[in-house]
Amino acid sequence: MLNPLTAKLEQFTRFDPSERLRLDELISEKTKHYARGQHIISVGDKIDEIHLVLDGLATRSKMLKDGSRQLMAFLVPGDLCDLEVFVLNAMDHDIVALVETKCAVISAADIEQLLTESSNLTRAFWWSTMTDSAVLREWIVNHGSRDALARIAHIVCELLIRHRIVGHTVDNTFAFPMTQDDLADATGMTTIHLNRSLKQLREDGLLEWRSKVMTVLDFERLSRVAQY
Amino acid sequence: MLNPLTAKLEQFTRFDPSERLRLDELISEKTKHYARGQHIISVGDKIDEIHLVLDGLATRSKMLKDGSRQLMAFLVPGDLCDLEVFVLNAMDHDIVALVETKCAVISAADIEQLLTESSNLTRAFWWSTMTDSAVLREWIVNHGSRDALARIAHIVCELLIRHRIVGHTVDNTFAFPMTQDDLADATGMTTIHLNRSLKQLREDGLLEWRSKVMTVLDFERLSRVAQY
DNA sequence: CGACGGCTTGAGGTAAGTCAATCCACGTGG
DNA sequence: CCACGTGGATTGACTTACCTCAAGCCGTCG
Repeated sequence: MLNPLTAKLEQFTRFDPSERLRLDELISEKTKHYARGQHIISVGDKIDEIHLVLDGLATRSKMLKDGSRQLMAFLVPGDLCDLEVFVLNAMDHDIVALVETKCAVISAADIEQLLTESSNLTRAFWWSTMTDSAVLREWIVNHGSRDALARIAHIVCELLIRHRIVGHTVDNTFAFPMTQDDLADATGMTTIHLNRSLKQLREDGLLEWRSKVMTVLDFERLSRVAQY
Repeated sequence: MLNPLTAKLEQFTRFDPSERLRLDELISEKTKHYARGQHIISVGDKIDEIHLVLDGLATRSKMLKDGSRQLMAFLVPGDLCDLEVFVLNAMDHDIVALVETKCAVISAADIEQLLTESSNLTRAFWWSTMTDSAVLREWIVNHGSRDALARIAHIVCELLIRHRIVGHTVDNTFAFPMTQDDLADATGMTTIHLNRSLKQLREDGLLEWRSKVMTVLDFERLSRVAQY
């Protein structure tokens, strides 16, 4: 069983045993637990450690002055939270645990070391940030051009695939532990409208979401609704 | 007068004369002109050259099956179009010239060379992709949490600042050569609604947009409307 | 048991979309 | 120099997706 970071990066490249070992060491050195709602990183933080989600679910989010909140990404096992602190002065958004979440904490020095010693790994990290950008662009399309049903369907499809990549699915069932409020803030709609739209997806036999577990009943049709 | 790439990257770091020279060479070797509407890069393209906007205006965009179009970013002078081709197999979106646009074309090999010879430049490029991601996140907030007036105001503020950085503003006036259709596709609303909202911003004395030139009349208030 | 957080439903309001004209600036050809 | 065509901007009338306010429900935990 691969660790989630290796599983994710091996989508892009193949590592030799020494590199795998290196990655395993890196993420097992120090871990940290966050309670639901706890900030892993806050706006303005200047940090010299990198966080990697090992277990649980976190989100990149921004609070607006009017009190509303917008989620901009979900962080699932295998995702790096804050590679940007290498080059940016301070964090421009929050990273918050949506459920009990376990992170590996890696010192910036260790990452730097790793990047200088293996260009293969450097490439893999670069690839990772590029795919993150691709997901951000997809969210823009989602919010700008799709209606409520499609937006929800799209996020469900995205998370299904991302969980599958790191081996966290059984058939089309996977952990979906966020609240409807969280999902509403992610899709940019009210909880109420989200709830009604979810009901429709349920009644159409596309998915099932009970006790923090999501089951995609008909991926074919769901992805069509999502224009995935 | 700095070239726009150097001007942009020097926001983050300072280059020594040899590095500046290197950048100047890089972008003057080969240039290419694109007509309005022409694709600089298309979905699925696998290329081994990097494009840098020198003059004009381009956009990252996706066409959806239903014929609608979503813009995901604007590319102004100094912006790299396609660093991702280094690590991604193929482009997942189009890059289209919105007006007559001039690009520098740099071979991937030259970039690789540059990156190995200067870690300062490597950092600067990395910083550039990170700030691009930050803008993408801001667009998500824009589309998810702000109404029409705020979305428009926000994009105007963003482009004002970005033009200012590369020295392409006079007071608060800068080139804004896109059509209302383009801006509507960027903000995720209909041209009609965009038009009416623009009218309101105009009548409120916040901006003026005539013959492809934008003037921000009251940045203070405009940025307040935009929650910038 | 009561309190609480999260989910669900109803009724009514509003921002934004649709469809359809009209207008205006411009470039082109007769 | 005018007639015309074209693409973009503007406006009107009507529809709709989504929001707001408000209440009720349901499971869980102290």
